[in-house]
Amino acid sequence: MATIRKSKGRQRVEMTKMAKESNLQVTFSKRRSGLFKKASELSTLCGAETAIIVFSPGKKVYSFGHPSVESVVDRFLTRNPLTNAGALQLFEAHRSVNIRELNMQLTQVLNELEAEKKRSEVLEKIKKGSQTQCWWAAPIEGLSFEQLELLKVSLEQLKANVARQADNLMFQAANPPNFFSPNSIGASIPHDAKITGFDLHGFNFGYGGSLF
Amino acid sequence: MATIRKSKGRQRVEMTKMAKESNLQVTFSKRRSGLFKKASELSTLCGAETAIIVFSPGKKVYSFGHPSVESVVDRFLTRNPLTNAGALQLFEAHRSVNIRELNMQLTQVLNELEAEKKRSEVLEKIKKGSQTQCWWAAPIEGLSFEQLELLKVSLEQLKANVARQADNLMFQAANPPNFFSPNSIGASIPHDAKITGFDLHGFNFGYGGSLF
DNA sequence: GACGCTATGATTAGGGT
DNA sequence: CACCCTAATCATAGCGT
Repeated sequence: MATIRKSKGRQRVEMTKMAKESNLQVTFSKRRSGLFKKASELSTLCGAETAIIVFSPGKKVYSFGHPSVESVVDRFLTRNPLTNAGALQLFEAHRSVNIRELNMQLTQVLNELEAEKKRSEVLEKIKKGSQTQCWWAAPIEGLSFEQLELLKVSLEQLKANVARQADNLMFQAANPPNFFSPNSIGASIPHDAKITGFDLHGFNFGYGGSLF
Repeated sequence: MATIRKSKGRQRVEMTKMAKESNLQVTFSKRRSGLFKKASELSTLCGAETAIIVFSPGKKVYSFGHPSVESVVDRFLTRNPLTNAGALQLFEAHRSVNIRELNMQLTQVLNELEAEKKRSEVLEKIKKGSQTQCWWAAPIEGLSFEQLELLKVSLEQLKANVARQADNLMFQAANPPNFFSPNSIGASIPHDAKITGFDLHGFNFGYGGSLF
């Protein structure tokens, strides 16, 4: 009876290369996502330009970049943003604009959500004022649910369209029309890798000094 | 006695660019450290090769790399043959990951929206009390839906607008277009990084100048 | 492998020194 | 800028589905 522990919750993990390949795979995936998310947040919160490249123990490469991996890396390698990598940069710039568009749409939806929440709060006050019956007694539940379903379907279509749009734009980018200014998020996943394991705790790198 | 609140503890923060410059600096520093630590853990736990480059709003650059930023970046660039076929592959990679990101965000928003909708629904019924089916009195749902519908239509137009060019590009894809110059970063990379840093147990932390 | 779940460890915002 | 402290929020290990 008492043996059915649903979950032991998060367990402490040794800071050494994981033994079980299965766990390693899952952990890699999860932590990579977390890392990218953190990077994304750093970029948005602080307006920083960030690029991350990760070679998985397997063979794949994953990357994150804001506004794009290439632009940040290029800037890192050489302070001259417009050299032979010009074509790629232009491509990235163009792509970024389109993705920015998508992000704007997303922001719009987010605003929608927020407005919805505010309205909910208003309704909540009304609720406290009247305090009538509960939701279980609602006869119009089916109708409202249909509404909800409709909305859901609509949004799913939206999502699909976003995907297709981005897809098309990828190809469109290959046919250089005109370009705009960049600003967004990018990522990729090409080739193979091989690595070694190392250990590092309490890193103390030399940033923060007034060297310049 | 109870007058001295030691700390309000961690507060939730809006995911938009921070307003206060002072807070932004502190947050940037803290989160950058956290990001690098996460990266080092990912490398250690999963034996992955990782590189991170971050440009602060003040244009200063910070970097992390295992085994080194340069090696990882170098591999990233060389492993991304910018040939015609390679370019297409790049497009595909970028597309899939970007769309994945967008889908993740959209899904999250969708879930929130849906939850909020249900909540509104319940509250509305309570508000109505004995009122019969009258979702016309719900400006919340209607308005939101219309706006979202508008959003969808907008994207569909965008998609259609691009579809034509997509067809053309499909044709070009079948017939090697050669939109990147052969002398580009395909074979050799302008590898002249001016940022150097520590190398600690295989992890490399780079930094650049004073903050901001 | 993607997704969901839960308990719990890890991170960090805000403030102080 | 560094570190310390506290109280929250966030991330995620381990399991199911």
